[in-house]
Amino acid sequence: MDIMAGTKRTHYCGQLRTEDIGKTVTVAGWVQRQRDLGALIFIDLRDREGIIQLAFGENSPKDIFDKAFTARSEFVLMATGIVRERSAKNKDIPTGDIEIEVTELKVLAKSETPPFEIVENSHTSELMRLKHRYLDLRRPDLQRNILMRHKISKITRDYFDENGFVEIETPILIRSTPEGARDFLVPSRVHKGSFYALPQSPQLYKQLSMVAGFDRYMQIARCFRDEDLRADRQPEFTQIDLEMSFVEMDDVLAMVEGYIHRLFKDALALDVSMPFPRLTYHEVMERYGTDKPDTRYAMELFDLSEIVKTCGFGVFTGPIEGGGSVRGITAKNAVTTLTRKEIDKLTEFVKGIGAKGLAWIRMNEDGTNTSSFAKFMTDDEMQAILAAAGAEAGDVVFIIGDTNNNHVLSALGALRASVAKRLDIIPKTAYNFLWVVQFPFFDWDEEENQFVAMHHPFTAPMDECLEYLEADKAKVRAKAYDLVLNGIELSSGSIRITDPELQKRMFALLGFSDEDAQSKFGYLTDAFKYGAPPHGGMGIGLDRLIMQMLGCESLRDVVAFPKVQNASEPMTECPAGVDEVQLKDLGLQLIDI
RNA sequence: GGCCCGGUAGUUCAGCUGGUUAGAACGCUAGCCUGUCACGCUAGAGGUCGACGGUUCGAGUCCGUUCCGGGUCGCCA
Repeated sequence: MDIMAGTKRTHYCGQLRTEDIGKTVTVAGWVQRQRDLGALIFIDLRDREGIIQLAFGENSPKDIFDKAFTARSEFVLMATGIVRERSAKNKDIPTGDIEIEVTELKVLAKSETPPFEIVENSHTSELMRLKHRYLDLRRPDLQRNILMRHKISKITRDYFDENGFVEIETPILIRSTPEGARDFLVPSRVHKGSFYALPQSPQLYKQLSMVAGFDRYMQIARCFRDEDLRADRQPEFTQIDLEMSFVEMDDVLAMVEGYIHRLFKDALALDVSMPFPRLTYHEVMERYGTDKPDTRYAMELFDLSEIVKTCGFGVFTGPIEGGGSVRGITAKNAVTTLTRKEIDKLTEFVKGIGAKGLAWIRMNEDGTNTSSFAKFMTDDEMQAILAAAGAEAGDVVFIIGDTNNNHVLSALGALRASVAKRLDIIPKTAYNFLWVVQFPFFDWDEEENQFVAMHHPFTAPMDECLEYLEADKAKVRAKAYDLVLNGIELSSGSIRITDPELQKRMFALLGFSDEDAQSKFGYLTDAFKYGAPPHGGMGIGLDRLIMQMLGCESLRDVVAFPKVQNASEPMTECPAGVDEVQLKDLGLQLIDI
């Protein structure tokens, strides 16, 4: 093995160009591939910027040539030589017109044969890749993702700095708040039997920063939730956390729109059109059946309740009499894709998410149609349904009814997304942002049998709802807003309650006793006694944002060292047990579970 | 916690209604090769078929249990 011994790298491999021809350069990197042609050897040397070809031939000193001969994949080399034009050019790579005629070669590290090839678009299983994440991260696509992530963070800090935001680091060891997701707990050695929690978000600290007078706060904050994983959910994730004083909702939205515009411009050279559409919660639920609609395609919901309420079909009239609704969606030009067999699958799918069943009409190309329920309908009723559905030859209409209107909407919303995927009608390159505003303040919790805060208990109700807070909880709307991108909830925020009296009322409505509220959130409500500026903010899911910007399928492609589905990390094999001494120090004892 | 899919060579996969010695490609090793760039040619090595148990004359294949991975529902204020 050689040592650097004072040799300095002069260029990144991937940055050399024809302008560098004739220069003596020193590069360093990993062997992508060695091609031995007998009297000629080529080595593709890779660093984070790309690949350069090293050439060894009849002019090479023998010891250099011999070293090149023994070089294998992923050896770490440092090569000095003269950049020259290639006699045979490679149009496929940016450095394809040049190569380095190597005059000095150091093998800085050898490598065992890697368990998988370091190439773009690896087909290797994710588990294998994650066990050797340091190799996986060498692959050009992940290098690009992580470098882009850095760039996005940089733009983010720049933008908010330019707009007067102060980055404040809030604590990672905090008090457990029993609201929302499960906390990760950290036992205290000094206070045996007591625990810190890892923050689910810096919510309370950022609000206290407003009380403290910093006026505008931001943080690229790590957050933790001990819940099950998904492709777009990790137990630790990063949030661009914001809070602004002396603002109303419009001010926060405008600031975030400006940020998104700047980010897409600087990182992707894309002009995102502003302002983003604003839809009320009620409207998106009625039109898309979800509070995070993907508006890159239409297929909007329609309401058939008026049309079918007097028909003779109990599956439709029953839900309406029970106070629910009958609604549908129309899948355009879907009749060939959505065969009876496919529709059966979709029926199972909606049943799996709580629908009683799925009624359908297939509009054949010849103008006839087949349907699961035509025999229960008069021709006039059928025509009225088709008219309401806007159905034409080639379309497939789906209808769901339920006594619970929310079940109808959410089932159709999920069906809409599933059908769009099957029909492959989602434009890949579009970025459809929209705001969802006027969320309900309260959400009925069927398990707890009581109203809970849909956002969180510090969210301010809309001014016009103050008069009936107690009288009609279901009607109360919040100064809360979500930013949705292509069907993904990117960001969520609100204007906060700063009036201690109002906060007291809200706690009472949420079923907290004074003592409860004081013990859980006393430090916040106490702070508000000493002059809290009106304030509001947002938390933007950085991982999901990057995932969207890079078109990745999984969060794991934009997180350097992610966890797998069972919340473990295959490389370090964490979580792991600890020894008795550590437990004893903490005053902990494990029990059989 | 539920449901669905998967686990065979270093890697990615094939392996039919159970039937001789479990295959391919890439990778790896060695030799040859003066312009390759997914170099080419020749030869070779490499497998407890995730694990355990069962059915059977016989199991990669069937059954049960379990472990691991992916997706999803619940969950995620």
